Amino acid sequence: MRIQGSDAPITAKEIGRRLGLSQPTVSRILSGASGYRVSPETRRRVLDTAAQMGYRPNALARSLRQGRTNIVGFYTGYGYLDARNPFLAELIGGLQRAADPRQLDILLHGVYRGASTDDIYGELVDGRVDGLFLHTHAADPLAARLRDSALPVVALADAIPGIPSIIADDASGTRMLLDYLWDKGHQGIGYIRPSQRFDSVERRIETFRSWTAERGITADHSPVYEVEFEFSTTALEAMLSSSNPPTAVCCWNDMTAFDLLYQCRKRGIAVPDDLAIVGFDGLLADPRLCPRALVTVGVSWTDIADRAMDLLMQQMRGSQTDSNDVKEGYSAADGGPLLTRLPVSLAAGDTA
Amino acid sequence: MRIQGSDAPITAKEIGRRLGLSQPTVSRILSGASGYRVSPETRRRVLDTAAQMGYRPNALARSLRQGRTNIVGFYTGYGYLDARNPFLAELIGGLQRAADPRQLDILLHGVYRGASTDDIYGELVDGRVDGLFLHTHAADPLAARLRDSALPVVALADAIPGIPSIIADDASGTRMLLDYLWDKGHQGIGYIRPSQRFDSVERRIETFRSWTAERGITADHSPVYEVEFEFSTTALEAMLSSSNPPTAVCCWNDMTAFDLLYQCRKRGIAVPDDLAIVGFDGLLADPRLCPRALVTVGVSWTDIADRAMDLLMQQMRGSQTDSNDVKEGYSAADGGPLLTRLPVSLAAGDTA
DNA sequence: AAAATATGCGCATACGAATGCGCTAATGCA
DNA sequence: TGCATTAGCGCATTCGTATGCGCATATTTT
Repeated sequence: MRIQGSDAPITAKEIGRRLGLSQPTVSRILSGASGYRVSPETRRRVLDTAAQMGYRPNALARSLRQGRTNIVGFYTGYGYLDARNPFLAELIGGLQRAADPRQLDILLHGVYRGASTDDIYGELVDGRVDGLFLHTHAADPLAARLRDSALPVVALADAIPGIPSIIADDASGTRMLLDYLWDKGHQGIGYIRPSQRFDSVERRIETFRSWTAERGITADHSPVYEVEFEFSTTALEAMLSSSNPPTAVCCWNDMTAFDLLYQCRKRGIAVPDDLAIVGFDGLLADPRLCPRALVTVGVSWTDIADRAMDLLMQQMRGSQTDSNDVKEGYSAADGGPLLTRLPVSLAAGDTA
Repeated sequence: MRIQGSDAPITAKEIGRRLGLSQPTVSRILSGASGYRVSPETRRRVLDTAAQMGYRPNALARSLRQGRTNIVGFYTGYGYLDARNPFLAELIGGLQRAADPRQLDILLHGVYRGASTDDIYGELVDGRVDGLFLHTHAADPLAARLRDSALPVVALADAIPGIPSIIADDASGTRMLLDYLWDKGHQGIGYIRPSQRFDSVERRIETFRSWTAERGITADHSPVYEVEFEFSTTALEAMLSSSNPPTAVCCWNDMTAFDLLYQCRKRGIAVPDDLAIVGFDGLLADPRLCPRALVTVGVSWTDIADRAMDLLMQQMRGSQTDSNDVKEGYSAADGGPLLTRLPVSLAAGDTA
């Protein structure tokens, strides 16, 4: 940021010094302030000099003054996940796509391993971002902190009470999958859930129980297996050692389903002939990426990101004028829903 | 950032005002400035008040003053790519993992569609990031601009002359793949390349030609097909309409190979029996993600990101003390190489 | 008791851009 | 000639934190 023959950084002040003008005058010309009168001659000189010196306004100074950075943050409470996880890749990628036309950049906050909730909170609200996309579970203490903060926040993928949230329609999605299996003739259908109590999981399980109850399927024919996050092994072993295993299994998400597909492959269990498997999320749905015997439901990630970005920008605009009662003003005045359930659609792998 | 019963933002100045202290004193106590003497009583009052008011130092102000943001940027010149692309997902995810222990956050710069090189350049060097990871091709005019800037830059995946670059070892990787096919008995091996002149592609093609020449394979038995970026259709059609098609084909990258695998699946071409396919990059190598008949070589993305982060931090430290001649000082004094070729290893899909 | 140290803070300023207000000189109008 | 207007620009301050320097008061030394 320095030019040849001079040690001075290229600032508006420096340009002014060279031209015998004040920094404010230079700033007004370069920032294109409206309603500001300046002689064409001066304007030209400033613009020329700025171009020649390669002047770039310092974004930090500008943001500090204007209280706006044009950056939105993304934080995930699942510290072990990054963009290499297909789910997070969809989330982040969708946000990238949505951010671009809105002239926003995205700050990927670190997971700050070992940091306290307090410290993490501090990193999130320290002024670097105008708003935040939050990907965590409702029980995360951080969520409560953020809900009470003035920072505009939108929760993604898992709903957080009090924070505008965008999630997939768990109930209808689960029903679509179960109906699909039912139509294929399956009578015994298992469900694989994680040990964690995620909101979305609870809703899916609940739907699973209602659905089986409606059809008079006994608990014996609709076992629920609890696994560690995205690993299916214990569930598969339980099924194999059962005297009356289900012919189909519904995984709470695609990553678990992928793991189950892999385990089946290794053990020579044909999918879907020996065991039908359905997932949830619509990951790796691009048929070019891989052949799969997986049926899943998914939202349009582009839609999710777009809606989330809109929601966040509404809040950001709100907090521009009035930094208090943002949430109230937002949900009352604009009638913005705190919980948006996006419709899902069925997607089948090309060997399913 | 405001507290109940008061309109004042929570700043060091405000804390000082309440306690009858000056802002600098508060700042020194809260930032833990070393070698600063203050009475235990005052220190306690400041810390208590700060905690009670929920004080968070403003990162913009701090960065403006210190000339450091602890943020590194990522920019891709391939505007149509985002984290949903498996290649970019690996890149970004790897950087996330590498950034965390170094206490850095990552700014995903937008692709700024329709913006001029000049404008994009401005967004990158406006002070928001301490350093930049650049993912683009050598001919990108932006690369030249950045090379001449004072901003620490590390190029990823494609080498850029004059900028420290970290890439996979194209030559040895290509040889590994070709040797693999050779060992399988293939005599006619095709190569699919994109129409773009990427550095990495040129090196791979060059290796392909040397390798075939060494074995006396005629051009007839080692055809090169040119396709649009990551689409393989035209290549496959050319092969099918050939009177003497190769029995194996080497794709310049995995995404193209995935597309080719898909096309083969659709047309009932068995892989690898009818046609053997190898790729490059080692994408989706997690066997759980999908069954594939693909052999590929790949680098450890964790290693790439780690090395890249180290290289960038060296430059960042350099530009702290001396913002001129950073590149020279860096490569001469530290002996840091401008081009790092990371070794690759073979990875086969579980149906290959 | 005078001088030499500590101790504990405040003052002033920097970082770089943005912005309300005010000042000067030129022009317009009567 | 006299006053009002307007064009064209500078002054001062703001945003919030960091930091070199210096100034009082308190404590120890001679």
